[in-house]
Amino acid sequence: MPADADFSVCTYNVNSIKARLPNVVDFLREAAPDVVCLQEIKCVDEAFPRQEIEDLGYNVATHGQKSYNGVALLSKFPLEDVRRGLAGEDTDEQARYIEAVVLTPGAPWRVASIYLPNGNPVASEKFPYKLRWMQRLAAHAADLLALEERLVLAGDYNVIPRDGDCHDPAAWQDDALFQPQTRASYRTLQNLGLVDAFMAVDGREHVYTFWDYQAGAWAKDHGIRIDHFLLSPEAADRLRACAVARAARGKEKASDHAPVIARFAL
DNA sequence: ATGGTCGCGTAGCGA
Repeated sequence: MPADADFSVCTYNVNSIKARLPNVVDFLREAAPDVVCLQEIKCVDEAFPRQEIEDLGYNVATHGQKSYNGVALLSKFPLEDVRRGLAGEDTDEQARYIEAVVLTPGAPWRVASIYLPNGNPVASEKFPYKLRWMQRLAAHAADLLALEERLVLAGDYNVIPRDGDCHDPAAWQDDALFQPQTRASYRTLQNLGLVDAFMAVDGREHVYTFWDYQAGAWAKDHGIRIDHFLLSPEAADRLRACAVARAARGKEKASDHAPVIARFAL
């Protein structure tokens, strides 16, 4: 293995894998990330286009459900110890978390694909569910950090961390993604020792990962940054870059999210 | 502009 060998992890909310398969195949051919964390596959495991993805050289692990949510991991390296779902709420049937160990030629990397609840409207039961889910994620993350592994928690967090992570803060004031409790919960994750990859190597304001389909948001670059990587210190020490693959959002039949790619030294 | 646009599944919800 060369001394400067690269390991790339991508997070991509595809908003239905069935509707997005041509776009996803094109992206995988062009960007060829080593690991991809998918969110909102919106299908059961049996309906996932496994063969088409495997034909591109990926191993596939899915945690799907009918019509909504659903997450998956794609990896050019073998996957082991696949875990589905988060502990802490036995009645929760929403498929929003999958984790596995990626067996690279170097040390193993533990990678999770996360689809954190949206939480809107704030006055509904959906918002406390979001906050409880964030607490459950924090509890699990604390357990994982104790392993002192190279850990990447990647996904659609549905959190706008700073005012500068959206075009118009006033427009998001009443939104669950922008609430002080939501942001505080995201900071709590970081305070465990997790590092936000984008903030570690870039940190510019007005770099977005999601643009609504409505009202010409993409054309006007009225977006929000809600797709994040949280890294253990062991992973953060190896981080080289974190960038939004904006071109994918400009294509025909695009998802409303762009992929985000983090690059590490292996 | 209390709309606008997608994807689910085929009415109306979720985002």
